Amino acid sequence: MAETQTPRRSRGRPRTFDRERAARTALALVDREGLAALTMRRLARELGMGTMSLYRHFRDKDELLDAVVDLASREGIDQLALRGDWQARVRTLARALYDSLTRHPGLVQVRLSRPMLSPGALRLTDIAMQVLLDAGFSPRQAAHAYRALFLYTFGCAAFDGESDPAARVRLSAAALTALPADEHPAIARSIPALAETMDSKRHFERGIAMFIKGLEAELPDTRG
Amino acid sequence: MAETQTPRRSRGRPRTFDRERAARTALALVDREGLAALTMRRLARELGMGTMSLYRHFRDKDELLDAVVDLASREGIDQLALRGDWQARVRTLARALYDSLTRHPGLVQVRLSRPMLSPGALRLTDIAMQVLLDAGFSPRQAAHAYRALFLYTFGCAAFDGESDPAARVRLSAAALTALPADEHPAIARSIPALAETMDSKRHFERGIAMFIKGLEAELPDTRG
DNA sequence: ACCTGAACACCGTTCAAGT
DNA sequence: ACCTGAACACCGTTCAAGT
Repeated sequence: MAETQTPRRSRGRPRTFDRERAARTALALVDREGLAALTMRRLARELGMGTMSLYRHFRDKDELLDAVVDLASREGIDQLALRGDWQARVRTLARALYDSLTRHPGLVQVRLSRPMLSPGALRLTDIAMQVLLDAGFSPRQAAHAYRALFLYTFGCAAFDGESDPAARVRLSAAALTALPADEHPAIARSIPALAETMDSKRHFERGIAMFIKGLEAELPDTRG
Repeated sequence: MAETQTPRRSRGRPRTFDRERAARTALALVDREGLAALTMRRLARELGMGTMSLYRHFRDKDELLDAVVDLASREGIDQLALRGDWQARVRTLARALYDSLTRHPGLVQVRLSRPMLSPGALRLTDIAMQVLLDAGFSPRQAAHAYRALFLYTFGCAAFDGESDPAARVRLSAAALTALPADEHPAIARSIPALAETMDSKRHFERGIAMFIKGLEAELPDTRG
């Protein structure tokens, strides 16, 4: 929306600037029309340059995706306001990660195929590790706890998708009801409950609560 | 490997047979050369038919992927031998799901974008729900527990990828060490522990143990 | 030096022509 | 009826030609 401001430093490498702009435009495109819409040709057109000009800033499409993922990973992390006991902080962190992942549904699968080693992702890692270490967990406990939280949250976000939760619950209930009951006796007894778990955000809240309960049990001495 | 046996019933719809063979060939192709190698053209060539002949069996590529996912979801579920207390059974189930997901690494991201409503996936759901209901959990508790286990396992499998775990641990340690320590103090104190969590299978075992501990706490009366 | 159009080797799928 | 090649509208990327 704002006019493109030319970078101040005319010498050195203005690369960062163009990469940033490209990544931002790409992210907006993915949000607007889905991951499939993000092609080198389309993005170049969006940026008002020839397709091949993109290759001056990114070695290939994969490197572009890296930049987009890193941009999305940084978002909303800096504004994180952590308060309360460690349980409340973990909850806030988990929600922030979940929100960050579902804010760009088209990007979840791309993020899933990349290790969490980009600068943006590591900001969150550091904050989470700080919370857990301060709570009294050992580095090993904290690392595994964070990893578990991270992976579970990704799983939730991945299946969250772009569809309306209520519609998904309804659809699941219908599919489960249509099942031959004698071949799936345990499902038959639990159809409403199973369908409810397809509302990812609600399930996520429950899962986080259970996760924190598990963490509390692992802490040697609960606060005095 | 075996000679293609012509289906017995010559009337009705032999469709199932050809779909099954196509799905099996497609799955083998994905295992051998990755998801990107699975194209309609390539698969048709592999099956010795014209590209367009595939469209007689599958409306489009998405329907083909559905069939492949369902095939992969059924695998190894029927041979599941569950014994011991519910904790042991949950552990066995979780490992079976993890193994089934990592047996076809190229397929994880496809599976992640689909609800777990295919017949193959629902077999596992029913078995898991049976175990949890028998353990004394309510349908709602069981449903959320299974969903959490399912999503966490997916997360683990997704980040597992195709690379050697040891290499991933080494690479992560290097990346974390290269970080400016003053900007990431909590990470700096935990580098070996964090790197270790990149060995997904080992982390998974720990995560499952913690998950079961959490479940035990939720059960109203422990046995006895 | 910097930028980029044409070209290459692919896609999924439509549509009309083969048998 | 059943099958499928040609064609269309796309891809990512190489390479050589523009300035």
